[in-house]
Amino acid sequence: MRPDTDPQIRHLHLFRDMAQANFAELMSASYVQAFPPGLEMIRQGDPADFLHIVVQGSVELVGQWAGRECTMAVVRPVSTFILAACIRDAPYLMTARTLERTRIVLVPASDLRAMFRRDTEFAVAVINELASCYRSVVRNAKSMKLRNSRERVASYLLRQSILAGGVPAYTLPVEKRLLASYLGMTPENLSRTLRTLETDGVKIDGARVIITDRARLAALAKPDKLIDGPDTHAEESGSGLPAARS
Amino acid sequence: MRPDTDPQIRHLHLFRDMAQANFAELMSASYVQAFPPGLEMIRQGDPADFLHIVVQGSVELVGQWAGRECTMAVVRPVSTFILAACIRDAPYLMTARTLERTRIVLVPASDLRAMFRRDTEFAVAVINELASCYRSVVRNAKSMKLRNSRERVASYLLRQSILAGGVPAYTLPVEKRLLASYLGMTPENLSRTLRTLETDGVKIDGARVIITDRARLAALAKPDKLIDGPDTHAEESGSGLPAARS
DNA sequence: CTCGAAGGTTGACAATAGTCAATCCTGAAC
DNA sequence: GTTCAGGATTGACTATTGTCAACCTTCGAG
Repeated sequence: MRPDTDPQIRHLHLFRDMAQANFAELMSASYVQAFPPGLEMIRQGDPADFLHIVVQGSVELVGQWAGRECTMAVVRPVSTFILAACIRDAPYLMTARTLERTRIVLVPASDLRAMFRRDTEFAVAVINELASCYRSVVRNAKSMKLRNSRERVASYLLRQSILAGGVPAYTLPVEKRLLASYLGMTPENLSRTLRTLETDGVKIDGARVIITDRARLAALAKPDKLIDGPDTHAEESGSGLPAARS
Repeated sequence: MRPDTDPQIRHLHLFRDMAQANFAELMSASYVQAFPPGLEMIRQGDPADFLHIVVQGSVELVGQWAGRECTMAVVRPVSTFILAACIRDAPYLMTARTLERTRIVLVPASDLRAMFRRDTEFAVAVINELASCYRSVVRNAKSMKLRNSRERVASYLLRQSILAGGVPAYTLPVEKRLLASYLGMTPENLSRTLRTLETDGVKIDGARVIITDRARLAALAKPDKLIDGPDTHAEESGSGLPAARS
């Protein structure tokens, strides 16, 4: 594969501790592929033949059932996705669709599975990665079950502010309809909820979020470390939405 | 620890492939503890010092937030729980509460973390276990986001029948209020939903479930392999509700 | 056998969330 | 600039789900 992406990939928690020779071997078995926007690169139910690493662009992971669908996560560079399916040699549980022009490094799942038997540091890294991903989804499930949509929106807005460095204003990193789907609600409901939240410490102007009364918003969002994080090295494993920038 | 529980534990996917000496070492560092019914043995947020293995009784894993709580899983013998927290050396994300008198084997998390660096087969087993757990939670999250409560109940009833061997009648393995919480709804709503489902192929008599028209129920539940399984060796990792028996 | 506690059920009502349709941006192509 | 397409918003309405209170079972303790 093209070596120019190697350094970024090498720095991922998943790969940084393994022997250089082993990393090089994995990379030499891999290849890069570019996809146009809006393309379904993976369909849920397909066999998991490759670990995917986003090196450019962004990918939406969606769950589908009975003609409905919901966004489970958005993956931004540089991070991996669908590691678990590769390891289990099982069908993908989610469909992956590019949001923009995207470059992906594809690592054959079989090489991956062989490698963690040979390289202990890699095995440990995989263990840590999976444990993080697991915890991340559990947090998500808790948020979905314990909070109503208004509380989820408030939590999201507050958390994005914190992720962006505690700034009082930032721009939403994804389209609202995608955010709505991620939060488990309809775009219409999100739109209305954002409006009503203006009495609770946030001002919304298009994609711009301005936190006018952090304490008031927090009283509603009730941020909780065990749901909203922070969790170490979870951000590079494609189990949430990308962070905002102020 | 008491050796009489060793054989059952040894047969778990997590432990069956490791070297006998290493298994013995882990067990010798562990100890058994018995808990009365209704006891909170773990509180969410506590540091994860021990991998827990249920050898007798049953344990409910619940998520809590803002005074609310929901059941995430029920763990029955013989299976492990909170592996991920132990590995990450991070706080538990869920509270664990005994449903009945329960015996637990406690394996020190530090020994666990040391062991998978020494025993490759154990490391591989941990990887597989975590990947399975991860996929299990993703399935759950999909069910919660894509289905309404009526569909979740129908899916649950149908799946239990399949897990019990495709039988037309079985007994619910848990109390209805617990089931309601697991399915993300109130007991009242579950009660009403069960009643209305009688026009769709299931008869409910107390804790007894009789499937009168499987096709009709399936048309509503729309069972999906990517949500409802089956998934290999997921049942022993405490990421769902126990299976029913006819 | 009686009693009492706890789970389960039911009814009435309120809150929450989804649907459908119309309209309003907004930004990219021409 | 103009046009057009797609996202976002709004209104009106419906469906779903939760809340509160009352009541009914069931089952075990005494």
